[in-house]
Amino acid sequence: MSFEQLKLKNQLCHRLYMASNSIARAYREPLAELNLTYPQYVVMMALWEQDEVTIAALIDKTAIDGGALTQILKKMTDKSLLNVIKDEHDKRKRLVRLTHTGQSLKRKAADIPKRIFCKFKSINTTQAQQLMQLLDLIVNDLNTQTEDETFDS
Amino acid sequence: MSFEQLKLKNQLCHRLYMASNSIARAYREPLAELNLTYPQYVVMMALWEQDEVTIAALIDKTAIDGGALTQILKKMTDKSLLNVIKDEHDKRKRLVRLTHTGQSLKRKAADIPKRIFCKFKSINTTQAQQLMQLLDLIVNDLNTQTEDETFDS
DNA sequence: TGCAAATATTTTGCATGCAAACTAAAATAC
DNA sequence: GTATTTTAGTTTGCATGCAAAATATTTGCA
Repeated sequence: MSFEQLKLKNQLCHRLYMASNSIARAYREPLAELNLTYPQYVVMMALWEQDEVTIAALIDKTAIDGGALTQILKKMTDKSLLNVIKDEHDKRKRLVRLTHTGQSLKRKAADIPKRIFCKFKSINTTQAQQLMQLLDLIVNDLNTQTEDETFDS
Repeated sequence: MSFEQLKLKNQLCHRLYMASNSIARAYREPLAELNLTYPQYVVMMALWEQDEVTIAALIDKTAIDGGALTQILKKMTDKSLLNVIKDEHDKRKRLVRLTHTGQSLKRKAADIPKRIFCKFKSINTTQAQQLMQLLDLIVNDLNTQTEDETFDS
C-alpha cells in the first residue's frame, strides 16, 4: 500500500500548521516594536474594537484559550496596557479595560496589517478574501462538529 | 478613523490562527488513541515516507523548529517509536530511524485522515485542494521574503 | 431558606514554537 | 597544518495552547 493519505504533501492540517507559524513569525518583528506578542496583539485588536468586555467575551472573540488568556492579561497588565476589574453586578465576572496607553497604541499599530500584506507577493486581495472564507468554513465545521458530538453523547 | 484594517474580522492571520488551532484540536482525540501529539504525528508521517533521515532533513520536511524537535524526538525515543543514531561519516549529524513499533503504527494511523476530513461538512475536495494551494503560496511568500531580507542586509 | 448544579475564571502540568546562546565536528583559509 | 568559519544539533528561557482540577459566585429548585 502507498498510504497516499498519510503523505505530508496531502495534509491540509500541515499546510495550516506551516502557514499559521509562518505568519505569526512574520508579525514578530513589527510587534516587537510595540512590545507585543502575537496573542497579545489579538487581545489588543479585540479591545480596540470594543473595550470594557468580559473575559468570556474576549475568549469568544479572540478564540484564545481561557487559561492562557489569564496569563496573557496578567502580562499586559504589568505593561500597563489594560486593567482587569471586578464586575460589581456579578462578582464571578471580570471586565477588561484598556488604559490610556493601551488605547493610544492603536495609532502605532495602524500600519502593521499593510506591512504584513506587502509580503504576500503571490496572492491578491480577492484570493485573500477567498482564503479567509474557506478558513471560516473549516473553523465553523470543526466547532459545530464538536458541539454535535456533545449533544450525541 | 475607523481603523478597519485592525478589526479582527479582516485579519487573515487570525483566521489562520483559529483554523490551525481548531484542526490541531480535532486531531487530538484520534491521535490520543495512538499516544501521539500532533507534532509527533507529523514526525511519524515524515518518517513513514522516508526513514533514516537527518535531523536537518526532518526539520526541512516538517517545518518543526529544531529546538522543539530535539525534545519531541527524545519523547518519541522514550516511547520506542524511533532511535536517533550517529552518522559515522559525519559525526555532527544524527540519523533518525523508526523502530519496528514505529513502522507498524502506520497501519493504525491509516484511517485518521479520513476521520478528520469527515468533519468538514462545508467544503469539498476541490475546495480543500484550492485551500492548500493558497496556503502554499502564503508560506512560500513569507519564507522567500525572509531570505530576501537576509540578502539585503 | 438551603443546598446542589451551573457559571466565570484561575491554577496546574505538560507539550510545543521560537530566539539566542552553546557545543561539537567538519570545512576553509592562510 | 593550525586558526577561523561554517554547519549540525542541543540547551535554555520565555510565551503560549490546552485539558483537567480547583475557586468563587450565582442560580435554580426542592
